[in-house]
Amino acid sequence: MINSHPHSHKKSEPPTEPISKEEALYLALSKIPKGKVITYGDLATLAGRPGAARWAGTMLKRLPKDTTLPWHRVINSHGTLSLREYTHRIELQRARLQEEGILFKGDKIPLSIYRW
DNA sequence: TGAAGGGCCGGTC
DNA sequence: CGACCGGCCCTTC
Repeated sequence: MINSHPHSHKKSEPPTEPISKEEALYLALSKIPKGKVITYGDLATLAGRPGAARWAGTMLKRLPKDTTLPWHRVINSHGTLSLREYTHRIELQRARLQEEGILFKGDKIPLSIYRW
């Protein structure tokens, strides 16, 4: 079996395979404690992409509807929810957050208290 | 190839 | 507070 991999001259990978940015985001997301929230910007930074808040939002939007990841704990830097009003989705987010003990002050969540 | 538009953000007024 | 702006980064025509 000589030379069975003619293209195997690719550089060997480091022992600990670096996870992709997407995986880093999912990982960070999974760590947000119940009763806490994080902003899109902070989530992006944790995923290794400072300044890519919009990207974080895009990724969250693509999560399967039945994901177990706590997508509802991600809010914008104003402390409000970014989903479209009057949709099932935003109602679900609000309900889940309240279930976790978060108290809204009007339409916003005090980041000084609940920010992770 | 490029322009438009998103689950955004920080500064400024 | 609210509105606007420039910047950010990616996806979708």
